[in-house]
Amino acid sequence: MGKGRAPCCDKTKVKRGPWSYEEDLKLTSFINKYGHENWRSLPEQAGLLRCGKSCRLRWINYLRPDVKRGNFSVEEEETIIKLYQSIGSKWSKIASKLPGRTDNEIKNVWHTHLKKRLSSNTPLNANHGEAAATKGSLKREETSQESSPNASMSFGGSNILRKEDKGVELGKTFEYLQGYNDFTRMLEEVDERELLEIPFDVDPNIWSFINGSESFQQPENSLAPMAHQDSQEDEVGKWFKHLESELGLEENDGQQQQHSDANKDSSSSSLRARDTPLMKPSRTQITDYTRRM
DNA sequence: AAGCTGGACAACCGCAGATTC
DNA sequence: CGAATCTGCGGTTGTCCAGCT
Repeated sequence: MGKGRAPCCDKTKVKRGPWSYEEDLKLTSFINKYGHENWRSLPEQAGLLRCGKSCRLRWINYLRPDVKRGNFSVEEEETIIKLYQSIGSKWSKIASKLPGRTDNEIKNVWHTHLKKRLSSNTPLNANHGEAAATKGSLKREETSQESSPNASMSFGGSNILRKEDKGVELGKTFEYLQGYNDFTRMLEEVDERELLEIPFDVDPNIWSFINGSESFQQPENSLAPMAHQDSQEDEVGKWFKHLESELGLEENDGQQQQHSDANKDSSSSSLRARDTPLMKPSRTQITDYTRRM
């Protein structure tokens, strides 16, 4: 072969393209449990048919709990422009000055907004008016920031809930809860700038549990008093154990293995709840989680 | 209503530097 | 010390979607 380097992975054996809900869950729960000491071996250990680099990117850009999403503030944009003018396209350096922002996101914002604005000398504070006139962009950003349906159950606003996917990924997850139509209706209501609400109850700690208890603070207005935490941990544990079972992440459990096998023929059967005695997410929790995106 | 166009952004690719053996 | 491997970075591409014709 001469110069160059071996590919990081066998591209014929790894999945590419958009991440699915289940893949996000697998990656998130694996990293929360074991960390990410070795990206190369992580996919295999986590049961993901993905390249290590792809996992890393997905985690850093979308699944990390501290990723901030939504519109860039004027201050952030000013910072980007200043830094770009002083250090150039060192996106990771720029990102390090903007907590919660990723280099990829900053790079995208630069190429889609700031570069043009700079070249046309449009003032920064014209941004939002201008953006409002910009087709598509603001709408996406608004929903992303305020109540992104994308973010609702995707651990980070991924593209996994594009319209056509609602029928697949969300359908899988929610069909048992209220009926898929109810959920899509809720998603549509998001456009009316209402907070996304999920019409079922949840253990309030489940999201922080999934994402690592250190990563998420309790929501400020959480309806879940800390005093209930202990009594709820069993339920959280059940929920999480079931999740792992469905994803094939658990160490071993005969009964659950059987259950898992029963669903194995169709990956879309995972996370069904008709046989799942799980705590379900509450409106408040989903709303808070969504707001964080 | 259907097709086209351009913006936005997630994901991929390949290189370079750092680290390990 | 050099080769192999891993990680991070920046550039680029692919896909989706809203608005326009």
